[in-house]
Amino acid sequence: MKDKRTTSQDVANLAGVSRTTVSLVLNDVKGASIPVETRQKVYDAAKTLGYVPNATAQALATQRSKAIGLVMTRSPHHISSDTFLPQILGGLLEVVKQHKFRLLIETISDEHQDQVYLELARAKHIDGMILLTPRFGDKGIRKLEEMAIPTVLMGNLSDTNLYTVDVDNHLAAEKATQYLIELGHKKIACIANADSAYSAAQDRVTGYQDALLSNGLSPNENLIRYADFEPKSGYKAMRSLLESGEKFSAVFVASDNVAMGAKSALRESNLRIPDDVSIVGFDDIPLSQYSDPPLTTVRIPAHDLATKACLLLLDLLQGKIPEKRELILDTELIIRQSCQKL
Amino acid sequence: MKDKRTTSQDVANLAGVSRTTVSLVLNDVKGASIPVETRQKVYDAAKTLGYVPNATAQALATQRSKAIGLVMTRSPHHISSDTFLPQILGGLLEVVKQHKFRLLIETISDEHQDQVYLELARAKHIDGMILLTPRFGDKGIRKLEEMAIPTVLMGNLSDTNLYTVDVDNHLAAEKATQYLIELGHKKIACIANADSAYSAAQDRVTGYQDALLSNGLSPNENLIRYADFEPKSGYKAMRSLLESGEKFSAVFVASDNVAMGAKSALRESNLRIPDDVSIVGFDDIPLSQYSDPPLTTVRIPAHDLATKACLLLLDLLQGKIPEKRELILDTELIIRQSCQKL
DNA sequence: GCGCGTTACTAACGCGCGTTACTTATACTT
DNA sequence: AAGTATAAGTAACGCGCGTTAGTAACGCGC
Repeated sequence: MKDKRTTSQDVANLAGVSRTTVSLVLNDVKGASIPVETRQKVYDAAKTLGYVPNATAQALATQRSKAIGLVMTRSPHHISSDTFLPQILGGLLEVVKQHKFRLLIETISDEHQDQVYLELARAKHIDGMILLTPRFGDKGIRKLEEMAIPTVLMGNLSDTNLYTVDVDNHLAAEKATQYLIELGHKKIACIANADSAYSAAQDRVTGYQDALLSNGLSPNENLIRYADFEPKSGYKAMRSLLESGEKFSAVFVASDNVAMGAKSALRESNLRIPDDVSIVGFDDIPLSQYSDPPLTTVRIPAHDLATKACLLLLDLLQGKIPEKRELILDTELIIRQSCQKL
Repeated sequence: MKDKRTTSQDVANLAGVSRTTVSLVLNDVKGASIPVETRQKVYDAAKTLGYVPNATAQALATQRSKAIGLVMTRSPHHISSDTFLPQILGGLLEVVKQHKFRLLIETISDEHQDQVYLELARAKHIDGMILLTPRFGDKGIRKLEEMAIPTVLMGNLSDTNLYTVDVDNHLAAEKATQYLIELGHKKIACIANADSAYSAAQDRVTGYQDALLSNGLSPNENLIRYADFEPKSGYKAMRSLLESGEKFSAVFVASDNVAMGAKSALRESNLRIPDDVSIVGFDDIPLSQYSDPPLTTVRIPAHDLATKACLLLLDLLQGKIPEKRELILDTELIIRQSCQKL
């Protein structure tokens, strides 16, 4: 079995029909009237030859590649420590596979943003894309809107008319903070998951602030820090908080991954969780419930988010127009053991 | 700017040359003699039109898609909790991007294995593939060898002649266990990262056993459990160990992710780490150093593994034949605070 | 017998590009 | 002056497939 690629022509020859017939049969084209016997001949021939249609040629002919791209505006380095990504990937793969699509992963570095989005779109090796963690500044996104390429955003962006699947970050952060307030905490710090160019990060911080305000507590700018997705940055942020001298009895960390680093810094200072400091996380990554103490956190339905985004994109590709531009999934505060009444 | 896809013909028209010339210029074909002025005209035309070559057409013409596939023999569900994957992905993306390749993610369910490998190969939307965590039983791999499709294995498989990038799992497990023994532990349990159909899992268990043997300790079958990548399974395995009544003062867990679950079970039983039970993990996932206590573990150079595998594959695609079939990277025992002298 | 619809099929074009083989114009030898 | 080499460029084919337009055969009614 050498790499003599068997083409549809080979199948046609063996079956004693034309290539057209082979195509019609194998693709089960509707309007075609082909008797069962002929169909069977084609099926048999295809089977004995082990025929697999060449995806590239198909893509060229049909003008659709049956592939979607997961596009991340993050450096490969940041991807390495993203504990949230596998869940997204798992969800996407599930749907993609079911629909016999393929999944491409792309990262976009800051530099050539607008350029790259366009190339992705034009080169057309993907039919549509899912954009992860977009940022406010992204110029390329504007151009994406102008182009006709179907795109679904995972993560919100206020000034866009692209389709969006997300959670209500503001509300979720508010609920988490509210929970701490109800436990009696008044001095509550906040560590954002990323700098405020990321829309989700900013929403979570304002949610935290609004919860304070609506409870008659005044937000203290000195109790806010910004991390960058990684545990290490959480560690640093917490160190900074501790060294600042500002007092706090609880902290809202807008990412479990970051929270792990923060917890580590607390332990290093011999502060006990939740006895000395209560902590609420965000994301509910798989390890959160197994950390010590099990982390109280806001669960993001990562899997659902991914599958919904994917299904939405697939709909768009089929020309279906969803009634709503935004799909907001519910979050849930998972109460474990990292918080305590004051 | 409607979706009038600009083709190389458009560029040719605007530049006042033939399509051939455009192709020759843009691809910088060597043997072609084209004066600078003409070249410039082509560049200019391409720029003003915002020309991006159609990747599909290119692929069809050149018979190479400039894409490689990361193929995993795991269910989407298992992928969701794979804390190791992002590191791999980060490494792959780095190289792939540098070489202007694309990365496709594919999963293969148990059922149709042999079939799917072939389809991947034949359909030719990828030029080559990287196979993650292969298993002994995989029939499809045999067929892959027969086909000419370039493949690199991440993770060993004894009876194959495919190219391989891996760590010495046996040796690494041996070192980890040896460390526990040197601390004075004699009753050492083991939780494998996965069932023994996974080659790496089996290697680690035998490494553990051999370390015991070479130190005059006799392995106790009752102290071995098998997990399935996930923290939950680690939790269960540890519970099972604890409930078995067998005594042990240390445990070698062949996956940090699984170890997190195991630690959780220990805490639940009010056993302290490392005071009551010492624990050594495997992988050194990003969160390990931030867990409580920071986990002593075997570092796998995930990033290097990924980049090396990718570079190797790219070499193969260019027809280069590496001198060695196996590339074994070094592991390192990272000593943190989860172990204690007995 | 003629017209008409249906069934069963195929030739041929186009998708957008890379590439080979061929043409023409120019320069350089002998 | 004739012959040859090189420069500059192009027409045309092929990659493997989907698909349209068209053909041939075959009934069926009147």
